[in-house]
Amino acid sequence: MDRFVSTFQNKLDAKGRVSVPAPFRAILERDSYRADGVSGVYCYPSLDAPALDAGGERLAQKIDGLLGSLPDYSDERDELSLALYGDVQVLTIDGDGRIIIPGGLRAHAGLDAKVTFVGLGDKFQIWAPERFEERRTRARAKVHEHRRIFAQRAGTSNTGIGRQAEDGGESTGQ
Amino acid sequence: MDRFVSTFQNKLDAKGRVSVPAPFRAILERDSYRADGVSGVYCYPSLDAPALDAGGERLAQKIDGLLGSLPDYSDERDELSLALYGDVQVLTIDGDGRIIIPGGLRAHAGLDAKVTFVGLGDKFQIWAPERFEERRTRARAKVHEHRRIFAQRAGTSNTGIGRQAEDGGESTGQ
DNA sequence: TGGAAATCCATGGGCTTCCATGGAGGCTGC
DNA sequence: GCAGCCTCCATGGAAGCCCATGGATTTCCA
Repeated sequence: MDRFVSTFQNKLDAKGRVSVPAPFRAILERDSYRADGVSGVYCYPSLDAPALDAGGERLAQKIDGLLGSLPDYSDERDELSLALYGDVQVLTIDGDGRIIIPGGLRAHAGLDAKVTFVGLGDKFQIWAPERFEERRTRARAKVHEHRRIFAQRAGTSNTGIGRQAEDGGESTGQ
Repeated sequence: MDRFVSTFQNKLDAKGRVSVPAPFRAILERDSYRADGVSGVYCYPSLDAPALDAGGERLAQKIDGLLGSLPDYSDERDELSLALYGDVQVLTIDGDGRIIIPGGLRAHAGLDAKVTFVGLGDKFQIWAPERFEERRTRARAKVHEHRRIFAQRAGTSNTGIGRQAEDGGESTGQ
């Protein structure tokens, strides 16, 4: 299973375009239900962060799954779909691998000249670089805290999870 | 599977015409049983909201299925079919991608100069913008409320919905 | 092993197409 | 003959498409 990993920083140009990092693009192409090669990105405001959540078909199916647990045409389902699907935008990736981030989404994430793409496995997020750094710092502290728990559960095995990853690998950025 | 997603706001002109958002139109065209390219929109008053429900063939079939599941000649079925079929209109999309919303439906939704189209996956709704904003706010609150439940149903998966996204974790990089 | 060539990728800019919107007729039925 | 409806046309702005560039990395060959 393909995973979105690593972080990248790209520029948002005057027209609101950004290059989707090539590795992410490759995953999205494979994860599109369309045969025509034109792949789309499902993108919506994160519920609890000043960032955007994004992903391919797999992500959309997860939303379907959540709503699918509610009866068809119930009031409740309509209401939740309205919030979940209503805020989603399908961004098309152009021939050069770029997407246009619409104003509303840009505002939610506070995006300016540069944006940070962060892989989260099933999906990825789009952040304003400063805000991301701040959040990342916090997340690392949390990871540190959880290490002990992981270590206990994992017994002697060493997955490298629960440690500060030294690799740094990938992540080029630029 | 095609989904109606995202929201759009278009103008209702003096003749009662509105452009159906292009992405919705594309789905409807694919979802039409007619070969002639002229696609229709099934449209009826929402049962629980001052809005209109709309969709293509797939939606019509779902309604049939829903009614079919109720016992023949039951009060419930009679009432429901009356409520649903009674007010259904098949709106034709003209050459420029517009529909005309008949007076009755317009009244139900309180439509004026502008209308909001919101995708709900299987179908979409048509709202008066002010009412829509109000409902959307409520719906978002409800999503937050439901996150814990979603998290359970969705298992370990991470859509960002249903968890406190403290993630950002891993993803190494620099 | 070093250097040259080829490739990939992010970025910028110009141009064309699409889309929402407004308005002008023409057909039809009352 | 008039009102409502449908078709056709015009337009401005936004979105999408194509091409060019330059830097960085990888490949390949001597």
